[in-house]
Amino acid sequence: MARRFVLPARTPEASAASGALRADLQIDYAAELNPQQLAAATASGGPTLIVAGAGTGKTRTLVYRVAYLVETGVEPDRIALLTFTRRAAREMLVRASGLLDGRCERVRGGTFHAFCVEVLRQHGEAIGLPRRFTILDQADAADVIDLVRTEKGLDSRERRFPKKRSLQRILSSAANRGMSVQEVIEEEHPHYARHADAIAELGDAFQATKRRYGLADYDDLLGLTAQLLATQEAIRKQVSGRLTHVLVDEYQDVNHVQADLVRLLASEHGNVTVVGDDAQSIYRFRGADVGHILAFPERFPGARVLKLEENYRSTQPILTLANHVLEGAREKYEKRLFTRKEGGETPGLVPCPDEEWQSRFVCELVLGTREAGVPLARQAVLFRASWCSYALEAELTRRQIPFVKVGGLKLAEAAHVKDMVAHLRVAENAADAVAWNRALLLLEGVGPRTVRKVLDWIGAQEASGADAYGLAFGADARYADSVRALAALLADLRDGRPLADQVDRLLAYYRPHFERIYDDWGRREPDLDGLADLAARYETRADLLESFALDPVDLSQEDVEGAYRDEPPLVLSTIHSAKGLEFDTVVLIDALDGVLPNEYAVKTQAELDEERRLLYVALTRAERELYVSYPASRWRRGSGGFLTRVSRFLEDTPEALLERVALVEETSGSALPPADARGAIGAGGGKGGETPKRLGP
DNA sequence: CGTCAAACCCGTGCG
DNA sequence: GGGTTTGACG
Repeated sequence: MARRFVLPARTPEASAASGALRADLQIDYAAELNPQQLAAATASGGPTLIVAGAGTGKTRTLVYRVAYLVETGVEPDRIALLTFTRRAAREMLVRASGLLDGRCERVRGGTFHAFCVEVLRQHGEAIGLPRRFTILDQADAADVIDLVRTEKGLDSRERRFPKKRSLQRILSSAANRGMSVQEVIEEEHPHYARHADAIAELGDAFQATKRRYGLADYDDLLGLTAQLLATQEAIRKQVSGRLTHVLVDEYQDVNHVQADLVRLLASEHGNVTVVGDDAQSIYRFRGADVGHILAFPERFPGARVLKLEENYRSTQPILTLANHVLEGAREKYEKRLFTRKEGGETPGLVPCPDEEWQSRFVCELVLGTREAGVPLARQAVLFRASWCSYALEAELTRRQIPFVKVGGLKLAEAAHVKDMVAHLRVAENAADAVAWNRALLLLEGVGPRTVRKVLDWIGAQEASGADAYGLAFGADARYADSVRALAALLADLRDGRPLADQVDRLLAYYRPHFERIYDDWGRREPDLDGLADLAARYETRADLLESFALDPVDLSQEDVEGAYRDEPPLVLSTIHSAKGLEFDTVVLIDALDGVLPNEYAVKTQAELDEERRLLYVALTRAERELYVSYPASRWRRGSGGFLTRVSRFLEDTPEALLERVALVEETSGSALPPADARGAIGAGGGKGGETPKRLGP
């Protein structure tokens, strides 16, 4: 290749590492890794930051690092590998085991949240958290906030007081960023400024309520662990001292609390390796701060900074486009991605007259690519928001093209599943007021007022050490029977029968309520079976509940997979959920200004930069073929307008980097707008250019 | 107090 | 299209 690549100077560690590798190692690291990867995988102790561009073998390097540590004598269970998804952790440990041996399975790998739960179950009592605390998801947390708000009488007094969902966001944001509620409101929700003090007060009451009922939301899992380690010297020494190495994946997405946790966990040994790519930081909305990866060298003095720059995933045209998109954003760690892959098609930009055309285009492209030998599962359709794919899903279903959607509604978030789970939670933790609330409201004749009475009664029972499950309070004749039935159910759930039987018993109890409450219960029914199937995989109720909170299953997955077991399905995914994945062929749909960037994320430069990085992440998922499509107009819900412009991040892209592709309909043969479009796409194999793309009616 | 239906309001991403 | 709030009624 004529292109000139500038490789960074070799760091002392790199040459030292390659020169000093022990001869007795099973794995030939130098042969299997490039020099940059080798330096990263075999770096000695101390703080290390690996800046790894998209597709540069970041996971591979981390896997080899795990294997290297184990092979050079580090006890596997004294290595913590922290990730953001369970999938990532599992995948790495399985691969490391394949590389070396089963010892790698004993590495403590998991999400930050899962790791924290473990610590809290063991040591949480030191800060007043009961061993059997219940984990709240976002909606649960919002319910608790609502409960507190009602108690404080903040709802009726003021008209424009934020609703529970907004309150939950604000309080969560404050917790994750290590800011005060007032600061968060000032920065992100200035229109609530007058309520700032009331909201802060509500936040304190929220914390108190969670502690009183033995509840912990996602933020608490991290926050309480950090608090525990920061305030209980002996426990910090014990937890950190148990470890000799801490490895963190996707470090660009850590929030304030997680960065703190990493520091605390490494405090006793200082061996902390973090891997990340500041260009792929896309979780600002949940408190992630790219500043942590940028400030790593200052936060951990003496830190090594290593870079991975050779991309093994994509062809050069795809990388060129991705790099072009990124140029508009600030990027602190200079790195230039390059590939040795030769050739490759220029990515295509596909304007479609409307959404329906877009769906047809995607279906045809996918089928054509499959004809050319690329399995459906190696192809992906990506989008900014979950709702973007609704029309496409309908078309795929109509044509019986199997697909899975990643990153949509979770099974655990569906109202009817929450109903079921509430009963299990009550059985597990008598103090779980949110679950009681949900279970009791199902009963006919019971409303918020009655729930309040029952909760008070339960509180009194608990305080006096009496049985809280008997529900022997002065039950009104209107609902006495149903309360008795509930008490009977709870007694059965608690009598120690196998989990699967508990769920059967619960289903029998719930069914009449289910059919009464939801007029569309037929459509919801498969989810209950899904829950029963899931339950069959766990030993205990506690395991099921914990997994439910920490590893939410996608709602649609079960039935779709079952229906098309013969062929692994096409992947539909939000860009967020696609991070870390790669596909032969990628189509990004709905690349409209207003969708990407989202119209509500254009106010500040920081928001806009993140949207740009999101596009970058989407583009760099593709190995060989890449298309970006958008409908010429898309109805915008709510304020009644149309989105018509292509994403601002793409609009001035030179044709050489992103080639216009015209859709041509077979019957008429006439090109659709824009009239000046030059190319036409070829179906499979990406050889296209000559043959107009044919779309069946 | 509770229920039901109609009006209302949405910011999307996730453990 | 779904969850939440409101207002009329039992």
